[in-house]
Amino acid sequence: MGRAPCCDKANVKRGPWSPDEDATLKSYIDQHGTCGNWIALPQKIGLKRCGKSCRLRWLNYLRPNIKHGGFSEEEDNIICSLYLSIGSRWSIIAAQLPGRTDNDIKNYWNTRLKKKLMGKQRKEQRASSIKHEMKRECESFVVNPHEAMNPILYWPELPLHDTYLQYPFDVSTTQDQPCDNSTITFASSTSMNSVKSSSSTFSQMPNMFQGFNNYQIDLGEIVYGTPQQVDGLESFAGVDMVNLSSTGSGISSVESNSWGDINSLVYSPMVPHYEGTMQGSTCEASYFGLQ
DNA sequence: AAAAGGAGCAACCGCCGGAGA
DNA sequence: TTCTCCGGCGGTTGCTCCTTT
Repeated sequence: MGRAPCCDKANVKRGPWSPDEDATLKSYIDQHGTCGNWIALPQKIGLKRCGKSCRLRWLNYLRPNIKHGGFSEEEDNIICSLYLSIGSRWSIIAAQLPGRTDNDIKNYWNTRLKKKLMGKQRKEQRASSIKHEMKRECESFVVNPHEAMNPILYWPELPLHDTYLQYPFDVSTTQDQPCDNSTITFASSTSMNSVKSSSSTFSQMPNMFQGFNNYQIDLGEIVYGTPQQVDGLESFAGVDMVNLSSTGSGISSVESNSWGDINSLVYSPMVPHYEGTMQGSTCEASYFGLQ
């Protein structure tokens, strides 16, 4: 038995909002607030709309100080960084971008940022395969057992070998030997020459960001073609995540992410810790080595 | 100039979790 | 403690506009 619908679907208007409806809703909320009950609100003000629809309209368009479009590079960076660290939790990401709504960010990611990253990634992939081809020609008679077992992986389209990130295995060895967190390397499209971790902050975070610090550098390259550090986790670290809503529907949506394996890349090993630490008031401090 | 295809975006849907009775 | 209701969330859909052929 399913849940009862929140409104009588036969008697509510659907589709785009008219200026009149907008005005009605806005003027009422300006004067009285939402009165804490979106479901009852449309009847109160004579709108033939679902309460949820009113809420969405208000939050995404009528609310004061909403920005639309014109995302800055800094905002791109924040979105990318947060997406890589927490997945598609748009409300949390939106909370870091004043004036932006989760819907806007979600659309922006799906229609532009994702393609931007993938486009860049494809380019890098092509360049990389040429490099690879040349290397293979040079080494045509030498078989590298490690490479045979651990193909170079490209982000985000190609499947990622779980062991790259889920365990602290040193991929620079030919066997799956556990290694020190600070020495794990991660091969992405632009980091064939991945560097070792130099960030003490990251190295103090067991499991959560294994290999991710290198990845951050790669993201900067992917987005802007320069080896800059993305303004990501450092600022993320400063965020008061404790006060953010974390009542999303869990990670399932992330797991079903349509473009692939970014989750196996960074999200899945991190989430259990992230989720768990969201409960405590000092979670982010301990994670980011701030205590 | 018209048609087809693609991109962008607003809105809807259904699920989940928290609050309160 | 259980149940119900509502708000919030993320995924998806479908419409509109733009670009390409």
